[in-house]
Amino acid sequence: MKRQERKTGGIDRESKVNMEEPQESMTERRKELLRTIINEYVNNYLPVSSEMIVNKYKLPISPATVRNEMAELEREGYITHPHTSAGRIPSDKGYRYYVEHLMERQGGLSLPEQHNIQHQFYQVQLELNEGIRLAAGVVARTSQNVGVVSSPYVFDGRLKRLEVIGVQERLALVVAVTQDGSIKEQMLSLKEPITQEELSIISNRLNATLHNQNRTQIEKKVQDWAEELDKIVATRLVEMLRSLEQYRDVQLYREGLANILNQPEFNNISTMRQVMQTIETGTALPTLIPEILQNYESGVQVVIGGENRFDDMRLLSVVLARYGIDGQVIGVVGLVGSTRMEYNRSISTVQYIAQLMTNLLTGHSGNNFIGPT
Amino acid sequence: MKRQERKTGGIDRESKVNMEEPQESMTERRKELLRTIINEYVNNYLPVSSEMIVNKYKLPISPATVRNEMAELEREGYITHPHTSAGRIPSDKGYRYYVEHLMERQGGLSLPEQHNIQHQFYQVQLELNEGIRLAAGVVARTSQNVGVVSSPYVFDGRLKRLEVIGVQERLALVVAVTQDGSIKEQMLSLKEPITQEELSIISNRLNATLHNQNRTQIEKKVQDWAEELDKIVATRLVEMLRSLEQYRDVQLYREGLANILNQPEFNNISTMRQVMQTIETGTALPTLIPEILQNYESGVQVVIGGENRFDDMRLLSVVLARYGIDGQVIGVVGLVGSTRMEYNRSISTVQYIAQLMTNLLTGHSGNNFIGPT
DNA sequence: TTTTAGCACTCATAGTAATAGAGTGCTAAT
DNA sequence: ATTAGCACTCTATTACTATGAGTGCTAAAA
Repeated sequence: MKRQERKTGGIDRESKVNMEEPQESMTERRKELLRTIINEYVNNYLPVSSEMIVNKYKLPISPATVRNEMAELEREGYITHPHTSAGRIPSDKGYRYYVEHLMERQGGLSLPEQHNIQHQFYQVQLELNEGIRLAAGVVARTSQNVGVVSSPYVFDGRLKRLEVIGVQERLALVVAVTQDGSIKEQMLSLKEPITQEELSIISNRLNATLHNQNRTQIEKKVQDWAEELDKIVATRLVEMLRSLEQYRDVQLYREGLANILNQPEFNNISTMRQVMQTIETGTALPTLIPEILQNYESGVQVVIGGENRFDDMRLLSVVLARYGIDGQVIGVVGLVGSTRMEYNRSISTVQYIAQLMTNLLTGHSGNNFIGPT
Repeated sequence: MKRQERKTGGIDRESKVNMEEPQESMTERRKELLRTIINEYVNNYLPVSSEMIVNKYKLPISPATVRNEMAELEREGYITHPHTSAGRIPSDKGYRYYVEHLMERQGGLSLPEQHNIQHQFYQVQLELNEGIRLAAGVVARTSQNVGVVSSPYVFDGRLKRLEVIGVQERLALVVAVTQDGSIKEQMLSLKEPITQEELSIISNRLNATLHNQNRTQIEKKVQDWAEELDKIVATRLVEMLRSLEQYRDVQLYREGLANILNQPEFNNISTMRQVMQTIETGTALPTLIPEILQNYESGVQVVIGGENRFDDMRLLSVVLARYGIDGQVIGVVGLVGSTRMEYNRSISTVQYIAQLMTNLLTGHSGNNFIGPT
């Protein structure tokens, strides 16, 4: 009897979730709750329990209600359980939602902090490489995480030469060389068979039009041809040109590795080792940086827990931003920390420092960030 | 009864130690034993017990004898006990003795390893700063410790101006400025009172003779004057000139921080943290590097467990060597690892790489380690 | 329909105790 | 001088037992 009633209730609740609010099951109350859980957890690193949260935040609902809501949030994947009788902790999805919808966007850095950062930059006349290291150090100290800065990449992406070589009947190899000497090869599979002569003609035509043009210009022209050229070929070409810009090895400076070990979630030997290894020699960062470099529109980027792409980053989040001037000299500055970081603060910090570095590079200030060669 | 006999025996032994072999209590057998203990411990990180060592190394003596010898070595401070019923482990003094008297001096690096290292250097055309980082990385990978390299310091130590200013009756301030702009002040207390006029005369005379001379030349001249000048003043002057060369901040590159965490002796959270902190931001390395730079004669230097000077280095040893050409451009390359390291190998590695870097800097090879500015 | 009190259940954590065994130091014999 | 023998010390391991925090579910209240 009771059993039945319960089951019905359960189904009711579920059906409601699935049917009445299929895409937006996040009630205002749940959002608020999730935000509170994350704030709590970020500050205290303790699974957040229903009763505690009610008392501490004087919530106008009972622990039982909170438990129900929590159960719902868990079903949706925003929070989890370490074990049955423990409070809730945010999942990566929870953090993601927080960063995108819940977080107070501004006010990460106080004015004194901003001045402090500025001081660290302006104090010294710097040669470029030292400036980079300094920046990483500033990020590290300000955020108490690992500071990461890529050396600025002076890119001359104007096309020098493009060659299309037939490999098989419907397979061509495209080789592109840019003014700064980067080389990129890419295979292209074609819809229809094509002879080397035809390819040469295409090649010549492309060269004639695209020579000495930069990626943006080329992309525009290629778009215009899209129909004529065959859509796939066009996108692959653009892809290749883009990847050219990430081709160069970017040097990566890391500072404050020790900071991250102070986080209690790494209070365990193998985790510590794994984390250090990942940050120092892992592939995640070297993969992410070029992606950021390519991302021309966006501001600060956040990758939470490796976002399913990097296994060894499961416990780490990365906050990155570009600095420098698009098309001339750009680099990436950011930080690596625990997924349980103060995203608000991290983002503000990175944003601020990126802006500062950009100013320094463009000479907005009196400081010559890049000293005499 | 027994008690008395025992006591007498104890006194006998002690008196023997103190009287018969006051300075050289190290018998050949004890040396051999210490060497074995260290080798064992370095390899297995297990306190070395008497019985095990006898069995494993087929020693022609009994465990009891080994225990007696061990007790003696412990009394002398070369080894210790973690606790009563544990085997012996080397002390810092033990390692020191090992490094200085017991270690097989050569043969740390196999030929393939040497070639491997060379490869890593010669493969790439490098800009200076990248070369430095690379070197640190090579050390780190080869030694599985933390690689450390200071940026080479281009030093123009020729004296530009020397000023002697009277402060009190018998106290003078000496200010030296070198061609590269370094400034050094030093107080000098004088045997006899002296007036500012006299000081000015001395000052002028010194300038006339020492202007545009480098430290070595100056040192020689100052030596010649030693009697005339008053010995203390002379040595202080030389000291000051020396310290000028360490005045500049040297940039320090560290690579392979994660390596060191793989050592089992750091299998403990707070130790790990402390070690990382020490290496990343501690003062020990920045203090040691300039000292090495000044040390004109010596080859590889080993600092074991901070050698009582650096508290936070108690668990760490440093192996450093200079690279570059004296008086022109010099830097330091080396590694940081557990006190329980393979000193033999570490020393050989550092030595080899330092030599290689020197060759690259002096252009002995085709590689331009310093690329176009 | 939503909220809440009540309660059984789960599980991590801390503390206690007992045991095994590795290795020493000392004594007495060789 | 060396060694066998042995008492003694101390660590590490295991097993066991609370303890209590926090949940999920049920049934009652709003």
